[in-house]
Amino acid sequence: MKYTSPRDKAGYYQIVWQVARLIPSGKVSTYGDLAAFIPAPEGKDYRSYRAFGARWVAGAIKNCPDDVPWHRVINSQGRISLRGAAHEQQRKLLEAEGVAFDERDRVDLNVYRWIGPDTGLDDSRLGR
DNA sequence: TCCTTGACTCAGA
DNA sequence: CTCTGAGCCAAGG
Repeated sequence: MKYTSPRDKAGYYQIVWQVARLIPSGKVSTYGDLAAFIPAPEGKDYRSYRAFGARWVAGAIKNCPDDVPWHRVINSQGRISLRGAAHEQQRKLLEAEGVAFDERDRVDLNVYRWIGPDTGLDDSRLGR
């Protein structure tokens, strides 16, 4: 996967989809985490990238192809960022894969969070 | 061109 | 735990 320009929306989207497709059933990931897998554009520090990346990822997921498991991508709080019917649908899809929600509609990221392909993510890389 | 909005996130109260 | 404000980028009116 090659990511050349920060403005290359189409290319960025494809990378996001590609990474999203790697999320195994029964696991979840966050917009920020997916963004962390993708190299920061030149001229932007990590902090800026982390902030804008999450939104780009959200936009990419929103317009993803049918073969992308969009329901496995939630926000950093372990919650579903949707409202109405779509919220219920996403929750059902996750529960069908064995992902449990607590009484506050949240997923325990310490248990279900996907840590990526080999090198993966760790707290230092996420800047936490 | 300016302004608003968004499937975001973090730090602080 | 919830609510705010600030920070970022892009798209659309």
